[in-house]
Amino acid sequence: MKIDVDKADRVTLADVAEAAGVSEITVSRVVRGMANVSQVTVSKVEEAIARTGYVRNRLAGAMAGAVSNQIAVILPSLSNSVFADVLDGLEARLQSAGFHSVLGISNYDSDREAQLIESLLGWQPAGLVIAPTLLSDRSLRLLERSRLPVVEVMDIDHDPADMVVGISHRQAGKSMAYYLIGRGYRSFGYVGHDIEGDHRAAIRRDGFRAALQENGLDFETEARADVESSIPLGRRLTGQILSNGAPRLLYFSNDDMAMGGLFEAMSRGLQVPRDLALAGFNGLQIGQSAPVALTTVESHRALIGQRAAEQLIRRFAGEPTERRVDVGFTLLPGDSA
Amino acid sequence: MKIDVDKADRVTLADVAEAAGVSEITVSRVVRGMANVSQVTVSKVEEAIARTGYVRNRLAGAMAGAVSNQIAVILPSLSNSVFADVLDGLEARLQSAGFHSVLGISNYDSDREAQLIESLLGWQPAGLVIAPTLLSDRSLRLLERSRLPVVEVMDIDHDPADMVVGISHRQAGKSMAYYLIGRGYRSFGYVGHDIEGDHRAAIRRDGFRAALQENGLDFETEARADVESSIPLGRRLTGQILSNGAPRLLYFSNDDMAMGGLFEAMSRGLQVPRDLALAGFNGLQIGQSAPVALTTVESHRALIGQRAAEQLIRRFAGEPTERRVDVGFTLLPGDSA
DNA sequence: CAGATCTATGACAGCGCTGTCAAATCAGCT
DNA sequence: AGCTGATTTGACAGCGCTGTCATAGATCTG
Repeated sequence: MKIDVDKADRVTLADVAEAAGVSEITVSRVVRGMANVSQVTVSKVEEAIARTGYVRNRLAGAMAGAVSNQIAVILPSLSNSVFADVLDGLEARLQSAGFHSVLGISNYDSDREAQLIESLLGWQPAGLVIAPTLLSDRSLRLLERSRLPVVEVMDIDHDPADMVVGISHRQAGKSMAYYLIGRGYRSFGYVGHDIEGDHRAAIRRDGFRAALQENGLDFETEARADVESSIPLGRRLTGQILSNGAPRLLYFSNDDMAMGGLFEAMSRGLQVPRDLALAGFNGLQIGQSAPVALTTVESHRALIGQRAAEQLIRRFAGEPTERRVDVGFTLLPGDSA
Repeated sequence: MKIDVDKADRVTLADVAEAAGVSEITVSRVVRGMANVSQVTVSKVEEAIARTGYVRNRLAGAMAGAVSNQIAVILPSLSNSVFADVLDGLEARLQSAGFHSVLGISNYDSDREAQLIESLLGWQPAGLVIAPTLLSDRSLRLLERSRLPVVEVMDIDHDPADMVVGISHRQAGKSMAYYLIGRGYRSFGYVGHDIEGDHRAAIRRDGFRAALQENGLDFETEARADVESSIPLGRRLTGQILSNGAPRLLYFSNDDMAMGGLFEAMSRGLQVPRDLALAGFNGLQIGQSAPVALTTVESHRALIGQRAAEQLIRRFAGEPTERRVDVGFTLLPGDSA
């Protein structure tokens, strides 16, 4: 695997320096926009840069002791729009501060996650953002040793290694249950996806259930499958439940699953929420635009990304950071329950 | 902005070498898994690595002339799941070959795109993948100079700088029109989003229209807004059109927009496709799981990402690559038209 | 106008690694 | 034993840049 970029004609600082009749370090200063260079020199150098077609080599820059502007980002998946949203928010904020993200996707696999951490750490990033699947001890030790600012994102129901930004999924589950109980529902079922990989879904379910139990209630039925969440899966499992006398309300592991439920109900000609009530989690656009707006919890994913970026940026600037940032969730009443 | 990782205790090759009683270069060989090291030495070194907690510094490695395993990826947006899908496919394939992607999001802004190219090029990536908004001359020159393998993704209706992977959006538009005309439809309307930024949507529309005109037809109505596509937007614009006597069929700029249309129709109690027929583009899961499955064109986005990755990997291996890879699209008949 | 204070520029070393080439070791064979 | 060729190991330079410290002018102060 040889990548020959023919270094022969690669333009370096030295080339620019010669072209401009100044020293390398001066060119370096201009490139980095430092203040202590005279206007005359700046324009000379800029002209030389344009003429030679110089492109800054950040590799060398980072090596020589300056700071890397790369942020390692590790997510479990991208096909799930939830993480794409987080990444979107993160990128927006990082980019405006001059950072780039280096991406790793773990596929909900904690070994792969550990590998990725080590591999990405090798690029000496300035910080790391991770939506952890399950941080292994080895990973934690690596992170600690690296002394890097680390932001865990998504759920704040645990004690972070460094910083954490997200919401309490347990509270999100509980809040939804309280809301629904308040609306008079007493008969509940759960429809979920792979709870091993997606422990946050498990936490929501636990929270929801805890609230039910506080009121002497519990799930009457559960339908689950050990695969990633999806609309078709939600549809299939809902169909399954409906075949054996459904409870009054179905709590779904997330909005994708709930949309599947909604579609299945519609297909069967059921009136939602009269014949069957549904509740989800995430506040996806699709759910809010549906003919029957989904009762759900908005999880402000892009905001989580932004806040995570801000924590890092603050840390870099030497400003104080918070160990735990709760961006909060919003219950969206909708019309489905 | 000072990031002090306290270099004092950073473990380097030299440290490991000393701990193992061998030379640096030998450790380097072990780390890179090269063949010409004896088994005995390998285990000595591996033990020393474990003991010291050494983490490979790829920055230095890449600098010293070895290859970078970073691939620069530039996309217009991530909130649009289409690009998240492409990235997902790309990452999967890249990761398995030991590469990482460094991400840049252009927000459909061609200046930002140019900036990103330059900035990412600074990391001396091994290759670049871009879903171009509009490659400026300056960007093209930069890419050319860099001698980097470049894969443009999404639409193959233009001549690429190096390689291109995707589908013909013009053909996709045409095919849908032919199909619908074949089904007997004669009255068409178009519902679209920002066509400046998303030129691929524009190409599909042109293709569709060209096919109509071949048959002496044209759009009777158009509703457009200069913002990013979304389900609510599709809903709003469809509502607008329906208020002034709608055509028989609405062609949407993509599935998000079409889902909005479907929802609006449902909310108004219209029967789809009897009262109003709809067609979209992308083959999103949501459309295929809807109570009325969307008539659309599957664009195989993850596959585009994979193929793009493969082109790069082939190029790195010195194997021949194709200038233009057409992954093809699939018309999904659905039930909405 | 001597001395103090800035401002603008440069020389030099070194970041941690790998490519290149050379040397040492070992096995196989006559 | 003596030679050949393969295998294993190492010395050294240098990738392109920036931190540090030094220096030369320019500007100011009493």
